[in-house]
Amino acid sequence: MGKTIEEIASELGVSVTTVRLVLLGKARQYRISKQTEERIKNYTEEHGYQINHTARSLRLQRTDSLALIVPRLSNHFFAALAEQLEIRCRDAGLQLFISCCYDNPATQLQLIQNFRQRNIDGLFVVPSNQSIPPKAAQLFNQRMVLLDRDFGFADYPIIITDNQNSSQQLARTLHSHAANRGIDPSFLFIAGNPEMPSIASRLTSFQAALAEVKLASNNLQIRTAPRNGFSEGMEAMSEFLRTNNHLPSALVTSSIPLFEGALHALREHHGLVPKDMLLATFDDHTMLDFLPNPLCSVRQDSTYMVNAAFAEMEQLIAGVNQPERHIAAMTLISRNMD
Amino acid sequence: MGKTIEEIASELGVSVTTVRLVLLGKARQYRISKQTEERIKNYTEEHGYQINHTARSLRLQRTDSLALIVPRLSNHFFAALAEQLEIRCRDAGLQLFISCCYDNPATQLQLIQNFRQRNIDGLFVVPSNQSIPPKAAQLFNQRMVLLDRDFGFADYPIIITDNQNSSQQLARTLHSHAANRGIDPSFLFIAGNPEMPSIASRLTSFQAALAEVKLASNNLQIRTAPRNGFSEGMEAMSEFLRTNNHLPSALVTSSIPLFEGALHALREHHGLVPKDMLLATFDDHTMLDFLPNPLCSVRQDSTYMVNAAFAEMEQLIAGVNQPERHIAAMTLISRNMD
DNA sequence: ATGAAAGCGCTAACAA
DNA sequence: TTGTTAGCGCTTTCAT
Repeated sequence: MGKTIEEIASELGVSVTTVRLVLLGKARQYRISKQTEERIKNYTEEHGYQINHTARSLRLQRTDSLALIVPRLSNHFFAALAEQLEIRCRDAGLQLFISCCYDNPATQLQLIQNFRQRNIDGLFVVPSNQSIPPKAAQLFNQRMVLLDRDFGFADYPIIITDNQNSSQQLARTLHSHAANRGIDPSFLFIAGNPEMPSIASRLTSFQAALAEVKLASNNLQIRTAPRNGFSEGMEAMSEFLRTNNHLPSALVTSSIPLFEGALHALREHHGLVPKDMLLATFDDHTMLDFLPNPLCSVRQDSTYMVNAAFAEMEQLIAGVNQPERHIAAMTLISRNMD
Repeated sequence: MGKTIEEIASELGVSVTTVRLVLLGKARQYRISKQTEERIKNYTEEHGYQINHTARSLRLQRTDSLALIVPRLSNHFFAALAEQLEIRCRDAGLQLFISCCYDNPATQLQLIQNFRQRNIDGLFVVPSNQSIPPKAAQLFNQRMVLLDRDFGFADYPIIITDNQNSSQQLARTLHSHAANRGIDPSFLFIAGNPEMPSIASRLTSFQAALAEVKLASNNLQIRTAPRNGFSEGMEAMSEFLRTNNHLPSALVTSSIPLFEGALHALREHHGLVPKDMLLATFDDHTMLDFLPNPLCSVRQDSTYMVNAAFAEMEQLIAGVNQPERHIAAMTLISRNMD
């Protein structure tokens, strides 16, 4: 297809160095004669030249590309994160490769090996369990940045969100909303996979905050699920409705897909979502606007995460190895709350 | 980092061919002695071996990787498409590289050149204008499959959705819903960038279907926007509210982000979304469940698209060049319609 | 049953 | 001011 430097050189009867120098715009610097420069420029303008990045990579032992592994792109938060990180990388002249592992550790490990074999310079990863980070770090010679889930490694750079604080704030907000209306509050908290540190943190902090305001513990019911998906939300809510006579005054979910599923089940079994039922979920989405209910959501700061993650990666690539831990603040968003 | 075949060979005092044969599991076939086979296997089990894909690619003139360029990943339809296509590629042993171009032709062209330089084997692309396909096809030696937008090229394989049919169906459904209730229907259609063939097709087919049922043309108001985004939806709706005294009985948008924006503006300027206002949008999303209104959405069949696109790519890679045009059916989804 | 060597296209060090 | 060459790690052909 495209001509190689060698081909151009031989066709013009000059050396590869000369062609290279012109192509790199260093003709002046190395005092290539105006005439040869012109000839080469004319040639490439006519025939085009596309550098062969594969050959370059092999020679330089560097591919100028990074990879990101997220659970799913159909989760809006991760899609937004991926989109922003890709832009950040592109602006720095790096290619970002994006892949989904569906929170399957085997798939994730396979992806990591694959990226390693393709000589990716560095890896951003949302680990699907605690065995992943050390393996990935070794394969990538420490050029790895962890995202979103803190399995307790201090040796690797990591960017997480402040689930603890925001969850406590959320609990207090919901509790006082009920109190202000003279309602005896009862909560249903549906949590996705509690083995994920982010989910566990959301759940335990929520419990702790309610304990602080002396909520009777039987006024908080908890359902956990193996995943943060739509069907798990449906299932959890259906189970609750089967085994309880009264609806909770407030519903809280640890992710949007769970929230969607829970409301879907509620509507199916119960005809509708009661207008005054207090709703809350982690993560935010424009479409939450569609609900008439009082509603609290917690927005993650993906921009902060992307910037911090990329900065850490730059450090690692530059050879600096001082892993830092970044905690992104979260924002409580209220809708129809008074 | 990882050992090379050469290193392994020299450390064990055998030739690269021998090592390779064992690594490829062809030891038997080429009658490598059990003993050498064992030694090599032991060695690689202990030290690990990761093939250098860059070197392999350079030698084979093939990277076993494909690329997909979509407008945005934060658009759920494209995120789902990307996710599914990635799985399809992975299952076939290919790596899929996913990138967003924000419907900016310059960005898209840059991405295409970048992928070309990285020797990607083939390209899936949602073209952002009519100048892209021929350029991309040339750079990728015809190994290109177009998605979602039909700019009228017959020479390239393309997978689109049946906007025409579904839009007509949608128009008839909305019209008869109003008729059944004895309402004199008035429509507001907000269309994103009508230079995109998919959008244009949705709009013109909708108009045509209403003309067929003899709707007075002043009962259909049309607003077009430069993009399919949230803010464009807001802007279009705000403008409508400023210049009209009455709300339309039905609102139709050509994409979900427009829909979100339009409802947001409606709520801001008008306090709420009237309960009986008939809503409709192209593309579907679980969260549309949240709305109490009668609502029609049109779901695209991303699975069909992915399968057709991948099959076409396989053909191209196999050297067959018989570009086909695939049209995916769409499904009308009704909520609260009676 | 195993080895040697060329070459993919590029970069960088050295030569002239 | 320009040219020559080694080598990145792999695959493949041809020799033993």
